[in-house]
Amino acid sequence: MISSRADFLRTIIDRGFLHQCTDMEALSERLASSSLGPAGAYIGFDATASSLHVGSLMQIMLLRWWQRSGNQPIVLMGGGTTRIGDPTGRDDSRKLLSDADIANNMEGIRKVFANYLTFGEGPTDALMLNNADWLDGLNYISFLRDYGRHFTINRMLTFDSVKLRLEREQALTFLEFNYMILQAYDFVELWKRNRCVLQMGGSDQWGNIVNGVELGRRVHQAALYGLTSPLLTTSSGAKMGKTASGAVWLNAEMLSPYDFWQFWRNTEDADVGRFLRLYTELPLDEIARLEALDGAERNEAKKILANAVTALAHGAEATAEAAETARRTFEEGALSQNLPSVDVATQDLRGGMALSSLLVAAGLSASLGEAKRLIQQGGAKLNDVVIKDPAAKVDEDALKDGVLKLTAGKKRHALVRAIPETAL
RNA sequence: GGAGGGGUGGCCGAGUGGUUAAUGGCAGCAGACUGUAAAUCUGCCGACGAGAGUCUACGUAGGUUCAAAUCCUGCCCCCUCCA
Repeated sequence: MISSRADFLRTIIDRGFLHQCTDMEALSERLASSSLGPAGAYIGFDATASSLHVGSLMQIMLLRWWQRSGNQPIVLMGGGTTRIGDPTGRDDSRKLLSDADIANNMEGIRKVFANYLTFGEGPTDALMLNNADWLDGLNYISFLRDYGRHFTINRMLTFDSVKLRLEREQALTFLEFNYMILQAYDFVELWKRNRCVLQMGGSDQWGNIVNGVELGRRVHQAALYGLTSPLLTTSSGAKMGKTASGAVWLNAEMLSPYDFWQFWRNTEDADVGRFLRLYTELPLDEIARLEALDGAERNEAKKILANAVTALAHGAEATAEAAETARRTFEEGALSQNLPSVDVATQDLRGGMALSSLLVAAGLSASLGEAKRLIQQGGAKLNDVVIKDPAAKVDEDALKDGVLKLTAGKKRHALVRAIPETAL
């Protein structure tokens, strides 16, 4: 368990968060210094969607460990920089978002962080800032004179984000070219305002981060540090956080706690240990024990992983519910009232409703054709009984206590509730 | 401003008048095997329709033709070279 600020580095190294650091020793000393007090560290998040997904979870956990070690985490919303668009790792310019979209997205992201960090006024309470607060009001000429002169085009051209674009002969607009300067400026601004000395981020942010560190030193002789986490993929090479059905979102409005729990429960064997270290706060010796489990026993480790990660994102209650729903559904084959459900008018069932339509209504198939295919291939179940007739009808006899269960494939389940017409 | 190349299904990428809802790969879905894992094998993979079939689709708008993703024209967008 973390006991002091200096333990932060040890912890994140042991748990696999560290990829690169600008100056480990100096940072370590700064953290160990008792006279300097808590330090600030920030990670920037662009407001390109109304929630964050699992891809950002490593960053969020970094801030959480930072706070737990007695330091102050700063979440920097890119209200200003989102209006530019980070060219890092992209071949094309990002679509420009409207100010209203950005504001709306920031609101959603704010909710996510409330689950992971403690916000407030105290010295180690988390802050959420918006770089639009200082970027929007910048005076072009004075900014160029004060900061622009510290950047050489020669050097900027050597950064991957720029170099790769140019090498591939893809256009890079002047607008995007400025992104790294503004991100560097953010860091300096946060240092001035909030004694922030560390910027963290994914390894693709290394160039942007180093720029900030250097700018701070040149302009203010500030001792700033940068630290990046490795780019994470699953063992089969897939990018973290994206699945067939889309991104694995961190807020419940965009992905139910049950589906979130299922995502972690379905982790590949080879990833379990790594994920436990990164996405949960279980002690390392406990993780080592779980990781050693073989064969089917490893499923126990996956459940523990799912429970721990879901508890952080959605709370203990939602987690218990999701776990119980999964247990009843998968281990007992029983009907659980907490599966994702859709309402259908009892009226409509009375005359018999096509099974294929129900599958579509329940979100288990994208179209009627797909639903029929599913049925023909033997992948559709009604109340746990395989139905192979694509023209099958379902009527009220299928209801048990007003509910029937649909299954697509082995893992996707949904409930259909019959609701009397009058109640709709 | 001039010359040339290009825009095809979620992505990559063939096709250059009919047998083309459009080869192939990736992704995805289902089945088998399993442990709600991975790997492998098999099948599926535009929408609607019980089906025959109908509709929509190859940047966009028109045209030629019995018939167009394929030919012609205008327009939009991207790239390369020249000035």
